[in-house]
Amino acid sequence: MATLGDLERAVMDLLWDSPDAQTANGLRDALAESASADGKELAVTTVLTVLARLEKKNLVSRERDTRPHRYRAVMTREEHTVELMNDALGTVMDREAVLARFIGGISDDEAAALRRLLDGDPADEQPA
Amino acid sequence: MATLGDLERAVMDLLWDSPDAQTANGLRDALAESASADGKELAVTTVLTVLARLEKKNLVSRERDTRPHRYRAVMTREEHTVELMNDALGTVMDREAVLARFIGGISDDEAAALRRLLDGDPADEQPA
DNA sequence: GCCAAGTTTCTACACGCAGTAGAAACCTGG
DNA sequence: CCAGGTTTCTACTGCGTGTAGAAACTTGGC
Repeated sequence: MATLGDLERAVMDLLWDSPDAQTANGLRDALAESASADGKELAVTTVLTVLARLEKKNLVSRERDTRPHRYRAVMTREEHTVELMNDALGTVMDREAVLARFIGGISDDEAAALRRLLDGDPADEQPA
Repeated sequence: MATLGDLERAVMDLLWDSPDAQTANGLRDALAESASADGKELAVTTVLTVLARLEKKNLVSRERDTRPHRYRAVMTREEHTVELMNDALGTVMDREAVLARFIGGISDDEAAALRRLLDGDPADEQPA
């Protein structure tokens, strides 16, 4: 229930980077200008298809009452990433063993940030 | 470069749970007895095919000099899980924001373990 | 009220990956 | 040197994704 295709991923990246909801046409234009797509314009139906699939995967929601429907990401990129990490963790019984290795591979800065976060620094508190 | 199919996953689980290398026939028998497979015996060629695919994905290695080739997991389950977590993290620029949300979702016990690990408790040290 | 133009849905095809396995090629002990 | 186990080759099915045309649907303007 995780992996995204290249186009699905590109669309999610656009939605994650934009604060407000987007139309299929707007996304198609943005995709055309985005890197690694040298001006290649996709058909808008293509974008609509992947949006429908992303909606089915509960990654995007759409406003059906406005005439060009508008799409937005259901979660933030960070929330989604955390979900992927927890999916990976969910497959293993000894979670702490994994965490041990995981923190062994992060940078000193990140380790410091983690310490702050674990000690409940209110400056890092995230809204639910 | 990540997702495993159901059978691939089942084979990896067997290899991860076994300290020594396994043959295709041994794995086929183990798969037949494993839960969720009510006695259904797979053809050994099927097992060999997925082993070849897992080898190509660098998840298993095989000893080619023994006559029934023997297969073993390249990484531990924990190492593999960490790799998946890092793959997820690799797609995002604000890693710390993800970590912040991530630690917000773990249990108190795990948070305590993390604190110990971050403080370099030698009892938790893992070999490279 | 009706239609053209934009919008959305349906349907479809190609392609790559995973499950599955038969046929063929390949060893090696007896 | 060959039968039996082992491995490789080849292949098919089904599913997810990229891609888009055809058809159905809406609605602002006449």
